[in-house]
Formats: sequence, C-alpha cells, structure tokens
Amino acid sequence: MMNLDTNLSAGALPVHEIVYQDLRALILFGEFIPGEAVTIQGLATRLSAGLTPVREAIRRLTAEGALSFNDNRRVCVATLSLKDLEDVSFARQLLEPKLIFMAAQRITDQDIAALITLDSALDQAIFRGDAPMYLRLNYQFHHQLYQLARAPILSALTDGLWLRFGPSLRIVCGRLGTLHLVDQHKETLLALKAGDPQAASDAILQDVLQGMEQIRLGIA
Amino acid sequence: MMNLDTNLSAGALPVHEIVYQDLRALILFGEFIPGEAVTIQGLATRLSAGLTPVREAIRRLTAEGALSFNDNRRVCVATLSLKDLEDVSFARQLLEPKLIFMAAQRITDQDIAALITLDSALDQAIFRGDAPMYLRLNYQFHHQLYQLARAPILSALTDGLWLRFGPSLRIVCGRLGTLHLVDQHKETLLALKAGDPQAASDAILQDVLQGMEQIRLGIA
DNA sequence: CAATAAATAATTTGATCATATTCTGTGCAA
DNA sequence: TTGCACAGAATATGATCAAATTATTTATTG
Repeated sequence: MMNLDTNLSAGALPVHEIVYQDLRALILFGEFIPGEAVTIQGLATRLSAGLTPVREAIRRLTAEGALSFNDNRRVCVATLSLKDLEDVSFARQLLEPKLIFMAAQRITDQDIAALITLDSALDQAIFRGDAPMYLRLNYQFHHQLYQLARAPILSALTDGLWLRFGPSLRIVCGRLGTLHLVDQHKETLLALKAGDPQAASDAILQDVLQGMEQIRLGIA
Repeated sequence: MMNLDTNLSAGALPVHEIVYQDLRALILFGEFIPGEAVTIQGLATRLSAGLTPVREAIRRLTAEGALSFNDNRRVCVATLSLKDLEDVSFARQLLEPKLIFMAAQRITDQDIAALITLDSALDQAIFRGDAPMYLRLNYQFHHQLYQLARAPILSALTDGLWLRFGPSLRIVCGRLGTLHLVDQHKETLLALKAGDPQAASDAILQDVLQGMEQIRLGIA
C-alpha cells in the first residue's frame, strides 16, 4: 500500500492532534451552535479523518467542557446557562488579571509591538463587521498574553474557559453586530508600555467584565 | 459471536469511560510516579481493554493535565515543578473557598452527617498509617463539598487541579508518613454545622494552604 | 587490543483504519 | 399501551503500517 500522507517526519502532527485543533477552532470561533449535536461520523467526513482520531479529539474537548457527553452516548456542543456564565466569569476575573500581571513583568518591546499590530487588525475587523475575524483576533490577543506569563497551568485553565463561552460568542456578534463591541485593549497596551503590571492587570479585568457582560446580554 | 460482557443495558458505562475512571484513580491516588512513562498497550493489558478506549481515556487525562503528550508521541505522568505547584496552589486558593462558600449555603444536616462519617474514616486511616485510603478519603471529603456547591464548571476546574498534584501526594505520604498529616476538616465541619459560609470558606482556605505546603515540602 | 563511535537489526510502541458488534431511539403492529 | 423490528450511531477489536527506542554488531581509532 502506498504512503498517502507525505510525512517527512519533520513537524508531522498526528491526525488526532490536527483534528483536535480544527475542531477546537470550529467551536471556539462560533462555527457551531450551543447544544448542536455532533456525530463522530459527521466530523470524520467533514474533517476528512478516520473515526479513531475524531473520537480522541472529541474526548479531549469533552474533558475541556467544550462538548458534552450525554447519557445516550451522543455528543453535543455544550450549552452555557446564565449560572454557568457566572461561574466562568468568576474564574476569569480571578485568573486573567493574575496572568496579565505576570505577563507584564516579563514582556518585551517586541512583544508589545506584536500586540499592537494584532489590536489594529482587530479594530479593522470590527470596523469591517468581520465577526469571524474579530473572534479570532480577540482570542489571539488574550492568548498571546497568557503565553507571556509563562504559567502553563494557569494559562491552560484560562484558555479552557474560552471553550465554554466560545459558541455563545457567535450569537453575541450575530445579534448585536460587531460595531458595538468595546474592549480595554488600548488601556492594557498603555499599561504594558508603561511597565505597570498592576495597571495592566486592572485594565484586563475591565476587559473581562465587559466581555462577559456582552455575552450575558447575548444569551439572556 | 457470543456476548462476553453481560450488559443488561442498565448502568452500562462505555469501556472508555470505565478505563478513564480507573486510570484517573490510579493517577489521583499515587499508583504512578511523576514522570513515569505510560504506554497504550501496557494500559490496555493492565486494564483488560482494547486500544481505542485506552487511547480515549489517555486523551481525556492529557487534556486535564494529568498526563503529558511528548514530542515522541509518547505519554507520561505529568511532573509538577515548584513553579507549577505555586500556580496550582494559587488557583485552589481562589476556587476552593468560593465552592465551599456556595456549598455551605445549601448543605443539609444529612450532608453534614455524611461528611462527618467520612472524616472519621479519614482519621482512622491516618492513625492506621493507611496512606492509600487517606488519599482516597481526603479527596472524597473535598469532592463531596464541590458537588454540594452545584457549580459544575468551578467544580470541574477545581477537581482537575487534584490530578495535577495527585502523583506528588504519594511521595509526600511515602516520605513523611501519614501521622504528621493535619487538616482543617474539623473546623470546616463546625462552620458548616453553624451555618456560617464565610467561616467554612476560611477554614477550607487554611486546609488548602496546609495541603499545598505539605506537597511543597514533599517535592522540594 | 581495548574503547569508543557508527551503523544496523530487532523490538517495542503509536497511529490509523476497516470491520463487526452493541446500543438507542423510533415507528409499526398487535 | 406494550412488544418488536429496523435504521442510524457509537463502541470496540484486531490488523497493518510507521516511527522510535533499544540492542547488537561492525567499524574505527588511539
């Protein structure tokens, strides 16, 4: 039998890893509706993969709370109740300022420049009404900061929270459009440039509160 | 072909779920050493299961940070650096008091009675020097309280943290024995009986701090 | 000749897939 | 309503191939 995937053994990721990342992105950036049923076969077809890798990706995302495993053994995109959102919000309010405080302590001018570029692209996306791009860039902005904190466990926890409200974000944009979106990125960047971890931390807390409130309005 | 497992379709859990729970317990209660290699085939043999269910369980536990997926595509039990422990400790200090505060608001006398029974068994285990039982009961004590909080997301987050330091707990007990173990369970129970959520929350915070400190001493 | 290094073979392990089996819910008939 | 059959979906296994580790052998050098 021929070797179909031309693996040069370099950066060759396993299929289950690729499927995981793809599926994660689909969930995170609103390609699924909360509560939507997800079948193994369907995903295998959609992502051109076998059943086993899809199965593995699904288990991972189930562990992260992005998908939920029903009693029927069927899997669906997790829904987020108002109560759930409160809990997610609580956790983000505690974790994210801490991460940004740590990030601010070790951030470089180059890092800041990259974030500014990102934030500009983000503004453009809002202005254009490009919701999918907004979702991606907004996530990236926060995610980059998590990375800079060099706290893998806290980063993973916080990152995982995004998967919980990811599907709901789509609805927020869909209902309200992107033009009403506001954030505290500029304030955060100013604090970072000033080398003021506490101010950056405070700015992000405001950003988190605004973001969570927008979702609350969206799903209420 | 015969039906080998006599499933009466009642509480029939999928094998991947059973394997997950078994493997989770093995990790949580110190049957593995931090950094120890874990092979799919080995687990399949050890747990009398096929490769696919084992694979799924491994992905789940990897997502939860209990196992780590190396570049070699091999899997091993995650290690916990001092820095990691600080992060876990930070998260526990924030999450656990909140959970216990919520639990205290809705706890019943029956629940308290069950916790007292659990705590007595725990004391017995310490007295007997039965480390494995101590680990199980101590986890159960906290886990029961998480459940009572009725906050699935925060519970899941906090529960997940135990998987991070589970393997290290074994070492703590091994080195120091169980007799030196102290906790704040009595104080927590008193506060719960008194219907004082804040006091219960404070007591648990002390318990968490003590517990994390013991691990710090163990892995230092 | 001994010792180290390089190459190669053997074994273990992981990844993926095809297939057979089991489960779940639904519609139909009694 | 109850029982039964059927379709769709999930579960689970074993086979097969690829990658990586380990063991063995061979080669080289001081």
